[in-house]
Amino acid sequence: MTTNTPPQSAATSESAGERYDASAANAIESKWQQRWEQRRSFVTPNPGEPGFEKFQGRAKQYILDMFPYPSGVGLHVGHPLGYIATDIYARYLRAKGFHVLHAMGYDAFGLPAEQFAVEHGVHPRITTERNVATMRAQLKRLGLAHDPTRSVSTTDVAFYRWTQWIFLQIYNSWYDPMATNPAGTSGKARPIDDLIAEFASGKRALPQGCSGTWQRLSEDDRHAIIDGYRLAYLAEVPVNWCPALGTVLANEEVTADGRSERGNHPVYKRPMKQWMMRITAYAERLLDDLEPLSWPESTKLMQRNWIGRSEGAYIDFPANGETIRVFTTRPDTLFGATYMVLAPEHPLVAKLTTDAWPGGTHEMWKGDNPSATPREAVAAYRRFAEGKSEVQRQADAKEKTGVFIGAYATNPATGKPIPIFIADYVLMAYGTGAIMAVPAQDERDWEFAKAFELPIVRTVRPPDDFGDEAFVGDGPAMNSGFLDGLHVADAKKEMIAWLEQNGHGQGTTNYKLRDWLFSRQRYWGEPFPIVYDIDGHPIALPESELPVELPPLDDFTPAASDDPNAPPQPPLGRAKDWIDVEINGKTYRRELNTMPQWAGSCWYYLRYLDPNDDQCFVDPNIERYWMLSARGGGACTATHFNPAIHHIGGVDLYVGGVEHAVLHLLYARFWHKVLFDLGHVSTPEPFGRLFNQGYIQAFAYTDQRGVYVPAEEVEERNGQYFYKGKEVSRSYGKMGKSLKNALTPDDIFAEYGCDTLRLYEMYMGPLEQSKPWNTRDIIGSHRFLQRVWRNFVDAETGQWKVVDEPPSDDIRRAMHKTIAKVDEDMHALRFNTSIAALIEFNNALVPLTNLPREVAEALVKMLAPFVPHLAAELWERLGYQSDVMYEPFPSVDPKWLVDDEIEMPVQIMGKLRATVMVPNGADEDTAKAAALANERIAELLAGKTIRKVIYVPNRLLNFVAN
RNA sequence: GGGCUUGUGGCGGAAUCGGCAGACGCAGCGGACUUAAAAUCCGCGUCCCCAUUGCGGGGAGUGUGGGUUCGAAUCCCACCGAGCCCA
Repeated sequence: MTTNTPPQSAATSESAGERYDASAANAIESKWQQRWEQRRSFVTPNPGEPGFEKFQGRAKQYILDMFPYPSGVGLHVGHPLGYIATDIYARYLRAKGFHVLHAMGYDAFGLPAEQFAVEHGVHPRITTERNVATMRAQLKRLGLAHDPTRSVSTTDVAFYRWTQWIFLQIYNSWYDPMATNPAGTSGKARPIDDLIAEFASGKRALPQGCSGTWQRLSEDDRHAIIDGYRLAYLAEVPVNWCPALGTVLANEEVTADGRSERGNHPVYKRPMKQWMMRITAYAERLLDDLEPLSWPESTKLMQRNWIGRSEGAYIDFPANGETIRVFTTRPDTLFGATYMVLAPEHPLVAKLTTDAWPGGTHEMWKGDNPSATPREAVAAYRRFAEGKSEVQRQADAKEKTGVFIGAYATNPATGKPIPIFIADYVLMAYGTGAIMAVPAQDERDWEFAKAFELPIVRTVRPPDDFGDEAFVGDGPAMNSGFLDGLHVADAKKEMIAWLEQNGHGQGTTNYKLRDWLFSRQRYWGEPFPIVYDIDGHPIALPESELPVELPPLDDFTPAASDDPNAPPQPPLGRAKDWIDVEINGKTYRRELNTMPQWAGSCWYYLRYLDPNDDQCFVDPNIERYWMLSARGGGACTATHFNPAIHHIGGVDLYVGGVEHAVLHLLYARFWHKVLFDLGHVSTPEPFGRLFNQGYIQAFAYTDQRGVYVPAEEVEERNGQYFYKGKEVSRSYGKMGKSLKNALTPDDIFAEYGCDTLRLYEMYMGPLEQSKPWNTRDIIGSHRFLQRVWRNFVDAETGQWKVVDEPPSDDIRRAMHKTIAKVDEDMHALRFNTSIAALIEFNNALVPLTNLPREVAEALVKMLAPFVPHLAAELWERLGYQSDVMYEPFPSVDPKWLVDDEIEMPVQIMGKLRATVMVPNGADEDTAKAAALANERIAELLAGKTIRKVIYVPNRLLNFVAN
């Protein structure tokens, strides 16, 4: 027997001797982290770069985490859950022979740094860079194998220069629904110059309402027409304007009672000129391309719901010389439309409202003050509706409010006059901002009709026992002239044909998706590469003017006001020297808004590929190398996307929280598709496979007032909880600052080391599930690593236990089964069960006095993705200079996966009665014979007739007998 | 209100295709080692009933109630609870 002498390594000879405890773990971890840095172990060469030869011919894998915001308070143990998972997976893929890209950057623009700047006068760049440095150090301490040369930050001028460049690409494009995009489907972004050329040459007709030729149009008109096509455009849109904060707010930043979430200031719906992104042009493709993506179905569903495609029709209702156009998904119910409702902001309200109530107007239609004229009643109602946020209007929809505007429209199907109301349950932003109300077939219309005593005409026959309410189901049409007897689907088709023939409307597809509001009145964001000429036309800066850098400021506060009508004054308005810019002798004024935080996260994954390129946002060859992949796997050298052979999405695995299921993913997909259409990227989708990790949750405690108290300082006594001697109540939620239940990784490092933390977080349960943190449980993961260590190093003597001897058949069989299990679970990111298999295997090695080298090496290689530091140390002690990270993962020999004998459960009438040993793969007769030879089975079957025998080879035998 | 997800020991979870429920870990209990403790190792570990000197045996059991099946944690229906999204 030969016992290998492990090489003594200087860094660990004293610290990591016989026991794997906290100080040994920390010594090993810092040794290897330093060494990885010196060796540049995580640097991932691009094709053509030095070091790439090693990866030539390997298939690529691009593993990505969602872009974190570098918070000032640092990480808690919940944050790195996903990062540990991707690190393990990326390390595993390297061992499986892939060239793997895994990097981490920072989504560093945003409100907290700006707020800090406002309050303390520190420039946001200083706070941001400090926070980024802190977070980098914390992540490095976890041993994450990110390529450090690819770490970008959205706030780097060299980064946002290209964010601005992409904005220009979008601004200078329009969507041609008839053109074919590079994936071969219809609809494509094209350069705006193409459109101008088509108008100029007469190839394309000018939009409706324009007379004459392009050449005869005024400069203003040409601008207006072209801007109406651009994918980024300025529009007057109703926004959540908060004068006290001096900024517009996103819907989710407004509380249910119409105040700002931060500061509780009043928020007003106000039309303001804002930059918009025409994401609606891509609605159809964003919907269709979801199908082939390997994403959780629930996430796809959320995106589908958000896009909200509905088939229906536009119907035109004549009213006093005007035409009210409505969108409806139920054109078949037109005969039942007994009144109309416009959104209070609808542009026709002012024109149609009459001066006096028509004779016989119902008193309750006139609003709160019966002596008011229709105009006064309408004005009063509009004020009432303006005071509510969109969220609130929808939440209040149970209680139907509204007012008659004194005018009637004509139902084109019945020819009858129907009254026109305004009501806040109709939203300007959905459809056309007007509806035809069919109370018999719509619940909200039913309630409104009941409240205002409006007529209800059933046009779909409900079942006989149906009650007194709206019927939204299918049934034969009634009271509907030419539709009578048809069921809903057919009636819709019939009605659309009738509308189109008679010029009353047309079939159409509507989307709930709105264009994307892209302006923010803030300082700490990307400036727009836009200036305004003397006439106020927006002009895109040429690429040579990029980057447009943020000017220095002393005061970062947006101009606040108590007056809801005060014009917005973004902080950039204070940069007097910066605002005006002279180009070719003409003076222009800069755009003062900045881009939203979404902008950088829409394309950061492309910059990781080629982070230092100053000629290009990403080099096309590099982009293709990392993003394009063949469906069956394997290296891919194609130069163009081909839907028949390539994956639709570029990133091979994208891991992040479900909170980004809609907006971030939708915005990023949209930008990616524009870049794809314009030929800048090679795949139609950015993220081929998506995985939503769950949250780490933790107990939180509130005192009598309901205020959260620091969870760390709460003591438990007899099932009750106390904070500073007073009883507190326990609740449960996502770990974080607001619940005061966060726990920093540093504490865990000190007590156990980061390998233990990594292992514990992965062992807690399935990655996609939220699960509770339990500090008490970590010890189990630590003990496992200690047992591993003791299997290599004798705890008593410090003797190295690895020997050059083959393992027993049983151990070898256990080893191959473990490899197979770990390998299989890795692909699906089921790390909890891989770890359980490793623990079991390691436990099986405990009784051995010596560890056969074959087993030792396989175990280290399997552990390496999970606990890279410990594995690296053991690998070195096994006598290797190489990096275990790049060693091939152990392979399974199928011959060791099969047992000679199987313990076969025997059931009688489906109840387990005994187990018998049978040869592997035994046929039914053999198994039956073995079972009948069992004393107990024979006894139980005595006197019964065996009616049937169910035999599943190697699984079970069941006698149906009575 | 609608949609999606989910419910398994004291706790986290496993059972991946309808085939031995509770792998693995935590906590707990018992034992070995020790002067003692820690650490370690070995064993026990859902509930009820029968038997008990010891070995053992039976029944129920995966939120609740039903169904399909030789067989259900797994599939179907209804209900209850939790979480998320939309309203």
